[in-house]
Amino acid sequence: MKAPAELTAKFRASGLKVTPQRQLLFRLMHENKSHPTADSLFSVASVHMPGISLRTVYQTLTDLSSMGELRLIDVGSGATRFDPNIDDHHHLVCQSCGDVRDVYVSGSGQLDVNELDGFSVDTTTILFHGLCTPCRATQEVSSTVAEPLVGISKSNTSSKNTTNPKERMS
Amino acid sequence: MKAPAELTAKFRASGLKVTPQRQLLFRLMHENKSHPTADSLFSVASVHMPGISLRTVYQTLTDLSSMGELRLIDVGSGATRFDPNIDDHHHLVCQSCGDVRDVYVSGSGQLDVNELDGFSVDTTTILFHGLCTPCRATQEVSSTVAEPLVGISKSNTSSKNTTNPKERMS
DNA sequence: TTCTTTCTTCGCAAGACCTGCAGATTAGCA
DNA sequence: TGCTAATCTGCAGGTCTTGCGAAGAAAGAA
Repeated sequence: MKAPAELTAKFRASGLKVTPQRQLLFRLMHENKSHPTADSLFSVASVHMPGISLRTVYQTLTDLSSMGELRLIDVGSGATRFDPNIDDHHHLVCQSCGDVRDVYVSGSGQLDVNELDGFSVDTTTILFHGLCTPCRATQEVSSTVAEPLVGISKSNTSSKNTTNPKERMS
Repeated sequence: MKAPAELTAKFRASGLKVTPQRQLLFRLMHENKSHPTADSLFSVASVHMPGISLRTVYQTLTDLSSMGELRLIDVGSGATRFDPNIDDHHHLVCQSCGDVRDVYVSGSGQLDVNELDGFSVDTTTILFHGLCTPCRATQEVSSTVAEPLVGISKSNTSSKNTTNPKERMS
């Protein structure tokens, strides 16, 4: 996404007003690599501007995405994440900590798809689910303690929520 | 997913009971190509068995997915969809009607990913967003009526909900 | 600078989706 | 048949997101 100054100009040019709340959010999102949710961005914004509303955060993020300055990503963790990187890229999702990282994939536009018959593809989204380096290290340690393999258990619902949703921002 | 009779045996072998509700859901999901949500499956199930609970539908679908008989798919439309096809495949998602179709992609396992450094990939999910044939035909007709290109409008939030969520089952 | 118009913000309510819980019910084994 | 553990149902509650309206503020005009 563009720099705050450029976004200010773009908003004004579009007939939108530039408020202190929006300027703060422009700054917090610009070059943010953490793929925050609206709520985690709200937490950070609240530190800088106590009293800012979650509603305003949603509104501004939505505006930015309609302007093409932000990409909405849904990694299946429940809440939508917002990505200021609008390049053609995809995501790595850690199944343990929920962390999301950008990744560039060569040739994703020329994937060999069978039976498209008639369907016209506009965008392709690729999610790589796995384990990030820190979580893999943790799992290797705990696996030496040999957790028993359980069968089907009623309470073992594969929840959408990750064990340890990392919601910190840079 | 397996046929109802096989699922019955598998459930019993796992210490789970086979109730009429479950048998109905086994039948409705077996070879179901529509990627239903819990709620749409519940609607159909209610016709066959009035009084069945949405809670039971969720429970059974969750059980089936923990047994590996069903795949949970999240196409970003809000509700989780359930797919009895557990082959290695991906999905086409119509941005207009919300329809989801299975698609087989060659070589998706060997995508050329840069900067993986340390991240270990477990599963890859590919979503192709675009327009299905019927919706494309509709759009081509309506585009001759020349809808004006609007700028950024406040109410033009890119909602997760599709215009016409098709929730019918076969 | 002041005025005026229009857009924004905020707070709350509500909607969609999903899960936890508890009492009543039932499958399935002995 | 009788028993026990699993299941079903209904509801309450949690999370995420959006709609709405009153109060407030940005930005151009006078």
